[in-house]
Amino acid sequence: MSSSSQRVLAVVRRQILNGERVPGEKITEVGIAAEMDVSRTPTRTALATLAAEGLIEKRSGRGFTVRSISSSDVEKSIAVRAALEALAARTMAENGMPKSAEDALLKSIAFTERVLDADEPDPDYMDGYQEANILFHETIMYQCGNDLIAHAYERIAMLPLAALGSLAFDRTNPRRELKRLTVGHSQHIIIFDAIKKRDAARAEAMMREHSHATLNYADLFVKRIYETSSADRLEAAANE
Amino acid sequence: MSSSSQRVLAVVRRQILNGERVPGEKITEVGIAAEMDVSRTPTRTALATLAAEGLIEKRSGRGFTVRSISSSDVEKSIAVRAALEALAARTMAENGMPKSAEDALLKSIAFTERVLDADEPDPDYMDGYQEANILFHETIMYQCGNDLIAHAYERIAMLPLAALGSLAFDRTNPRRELKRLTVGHSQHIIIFDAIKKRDAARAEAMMREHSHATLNYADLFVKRIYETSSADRLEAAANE
DNA sequence: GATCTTAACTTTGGATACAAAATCTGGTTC
DNA sequence: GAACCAGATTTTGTATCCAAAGTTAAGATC
Repeated sequence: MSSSSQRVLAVVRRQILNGERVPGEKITEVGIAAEMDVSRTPTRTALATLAAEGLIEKRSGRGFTVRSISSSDVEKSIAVRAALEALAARTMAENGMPKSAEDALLKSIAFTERVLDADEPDPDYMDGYQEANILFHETIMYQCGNDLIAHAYERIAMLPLAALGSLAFDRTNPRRELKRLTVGHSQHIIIFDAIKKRDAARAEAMMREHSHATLNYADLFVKRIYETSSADRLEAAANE
Repeated sequence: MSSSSQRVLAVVRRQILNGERVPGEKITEVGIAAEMDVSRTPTRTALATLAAEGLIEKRSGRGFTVRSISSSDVEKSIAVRAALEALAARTMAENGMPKSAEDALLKSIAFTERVLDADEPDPDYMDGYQEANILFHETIMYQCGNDLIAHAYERIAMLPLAALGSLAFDRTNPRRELKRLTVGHSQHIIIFDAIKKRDAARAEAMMREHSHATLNYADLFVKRIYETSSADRLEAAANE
């Protein structure tokens, strides 16, 4: 879309998700506009989008405040994502798998297999694994034949861990993580197989289970967001 | 929110859903602003919202066009709604039913019962039935304990028949319709019972089935929207 | 007559100005 | 000390202006 408003949107969203803007922090059109050195017009559209995404909350007459993202919020977003992804898997199984989707899914599976077949988990491959994982989930969500599923999903997509194929690695225990990825990979294969065979019920059930697996890592993820001393920053913001 | 932009949003949305604005019709900021006698600023925000809702499509540099709503779109929206409502029912069953929700649900059930117990279906009661139906579905969606479900749902809520508790009556066959409403009512009672007893699986399955029941009426609903000679209006619009 | 170029027009994004509504702050009164 | 009132300030919504980008159409050239 536009350059300025897109830039404001991207920057402020990143700041919120990185914890640079603390939950409860006040956000106003004029404030952001001055900070980013743009006028209120693009700022307004950006803030409206952020409010629609649920990252900030409108408080009539008192600007916006950064919404706090609790571990429970993350769990909720995963529940919604799981429901929509399960529906997408079922829908694709019912409609049949398009050729382009089959190519993408096979590519994702093949790549992941290579990563996991290595004797030692190579940290360099992790990014690739993540990419392949995202490809798998996005392919099903966006090519299932019902674009409204993705449309609804996009409303919550920017919340932490709600993003398709997002993974939180526990780097303190790589061997266990490798095991976990292997299980996830096997689920991908099952899902692919079920869709290919038009087994809608199996595809749906497996995808639901697979999406829910992320749940155990909600705490880990929230910790990462707020790991830096957000309490200090909140205090500083309050004293301004 | 604001007066002007809200008015523009409401009016144009109604026009599109009523078929007064034909699919494919061109919509521009200046055009709507002049028509509604407001400036481009509130018009811009209203059109942005409509685009987010999916009722109009942005075509860069050439304004927006009214999106056509096919019978298949309606079916898709119902599938998404069913998935989200099923999740909401399950969530409420898991979390337990809040007192305010119980009151609302019982009120809806009691009212519907009165309508259906009449010997002859009274057309005047239909509005009341509709209201009670909406109350039932909205209560579960908005009080289930996961606000993100409603958040995702709102992205598709304005599509025809996707609205919670929307019903399309076939007035040519009132006796059959009465039978249908009776079945729907029995499902409400089962859903209430399942949630009350914390039977999440049953609540989810029943709600899924219940939401899908609307599917058979998708054709009927699309016909109603485009029943007037929309082809003529499209031609007229093209010739302008 | 076809194609390329250019000029006018449309459309949108952004900046600024103004007014209204709401909130905050300070002082005054009881 | 608490409550209320009024002015100052913040915040937001709308209008208008300007510029950039893209689209359309007409005319020139081959």
